[in-house]
Amino acid sequence: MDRPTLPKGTRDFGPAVMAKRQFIFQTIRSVFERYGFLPLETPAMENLSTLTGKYGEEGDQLLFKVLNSGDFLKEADEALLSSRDSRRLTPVIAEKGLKYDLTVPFARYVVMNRHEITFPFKRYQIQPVWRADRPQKGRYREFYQCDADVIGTDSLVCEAEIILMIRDVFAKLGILTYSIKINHRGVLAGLARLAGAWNQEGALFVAIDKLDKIGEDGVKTELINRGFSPDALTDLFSVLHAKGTNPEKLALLRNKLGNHEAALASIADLEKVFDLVNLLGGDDAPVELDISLARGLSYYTGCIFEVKIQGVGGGSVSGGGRYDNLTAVFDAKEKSSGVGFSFGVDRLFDAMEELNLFPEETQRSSQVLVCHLDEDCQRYGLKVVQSLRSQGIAAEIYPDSSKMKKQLEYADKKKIPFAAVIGSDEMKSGVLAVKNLKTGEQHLQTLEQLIALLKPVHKP
RNA sequence: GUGAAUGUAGCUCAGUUGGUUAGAGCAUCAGAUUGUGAUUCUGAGGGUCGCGGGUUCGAGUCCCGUCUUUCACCCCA
Repeated sequence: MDRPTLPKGTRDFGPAVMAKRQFIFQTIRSVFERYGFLPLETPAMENLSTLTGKYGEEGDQLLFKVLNSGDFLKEADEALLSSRDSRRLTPVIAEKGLKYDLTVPFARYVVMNRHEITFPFKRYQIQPVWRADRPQKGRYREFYQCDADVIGTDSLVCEAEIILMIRDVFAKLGILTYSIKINHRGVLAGLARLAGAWNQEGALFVAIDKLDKIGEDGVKTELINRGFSPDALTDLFSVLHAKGTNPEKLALLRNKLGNHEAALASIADLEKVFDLVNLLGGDDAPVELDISLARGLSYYTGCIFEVKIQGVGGGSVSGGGRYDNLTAVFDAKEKSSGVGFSFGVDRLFDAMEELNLFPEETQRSSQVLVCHLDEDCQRYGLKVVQSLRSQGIAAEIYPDSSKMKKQLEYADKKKIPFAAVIGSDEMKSGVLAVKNLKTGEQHLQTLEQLIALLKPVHKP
């Protein structure tokens, strides 16, 4: 019999890892809720027709398809079957697929429930998504996204609040060295015009997005190979070279792209976003206007963001942007503008592990272990542990009558900070021998004193 | 999807031109210590060498296939 294995790119999460993951989930959830977002969950599976065509050709390839139930080949067309054309056969035998992100199912939900929804609708969603990508560091086939989107308004306050939420989350997680990059599709459109991109916008954006990776020469070579003229590229790079503060970059953009209406409007958008971030947050650090930022799904139409943590590998940990036409894909009458972003929990986890940022408390199963020397002491201890629990203190009692050494080792391994030892002396006197496992100090304390010591302090 | 590496104990890794019974550290368990962990000492358990096939008198070592993980491309959280 073969030993069981996991499908490629999927993982189990044991208790120690889960404690850390929960810390990230709870941090993100609390920030989302503080900004007035409400939770939503959608199914793991969607109809394939809901998913296909929303992520570009590459994305369609990365969708996991779910085979129809029953004897689906019986119904299938004979000629199609013998053609062995997977591309044409798939829609016939697989009508469902695992969701690829949370934004498209959200748009589907909005279109299906528009009469019950109060707009602007702010929802957050924390669920796994699946991509049939080849796994690498920081790239999994099943991973969690934490999305927050606002739909039904084109106000740039939403963009600004997204930036503030990212700052709040990172501050709470203890991540200090990171950058939030921002750009605008209108700016990219202006660049495309400058470069004479005609119908090659996609190729242009893919190339300039690699600027910090392959450098100016690399980008130029790639674009010339794709038929761009060297002269046009000189103009393009005069803009891409923009350095300095965000206002300085904006001034340069205005100067270089000023004759392009869409670009001008997008520059004004970016200015407004920076203005709002400064107003709401005091300053705009660590937001950086990055004119070469061109990532993001095909449906973004306005501002786009990407967040990277410095000094760690594994790609961006968050990204998002504004989309004007996403709901229209499901219903042409539906033309609401939306903006949202997503945290990649698995990448945040990897980065925090690498930077050693998880607080030790995440590994604590409880605050105190009640230890005992015999069965009578355990019976006495059972009442003690219930009293502690009733006071909101996470407490546990060692379930077997084992040697003290074993009980304390158990507390040590589970990172429980205190042990309350009960023997015949303690039962007689009514006090507990409370041992601090970190310092090794031990004092006799009443139950009330122990409760006062461990009672959870009110968190701000 | 294209190209390339990797895999030996729970973990990190040794293992000679192919040669007898595959090793170490850490971890685990037991004892030294029948009311005290994390420090010390003693001992013990733990391996289909990723899996399958081939070459050979003989394979952890060489060859082929496969899976896993990783890296680059593509794309992305």
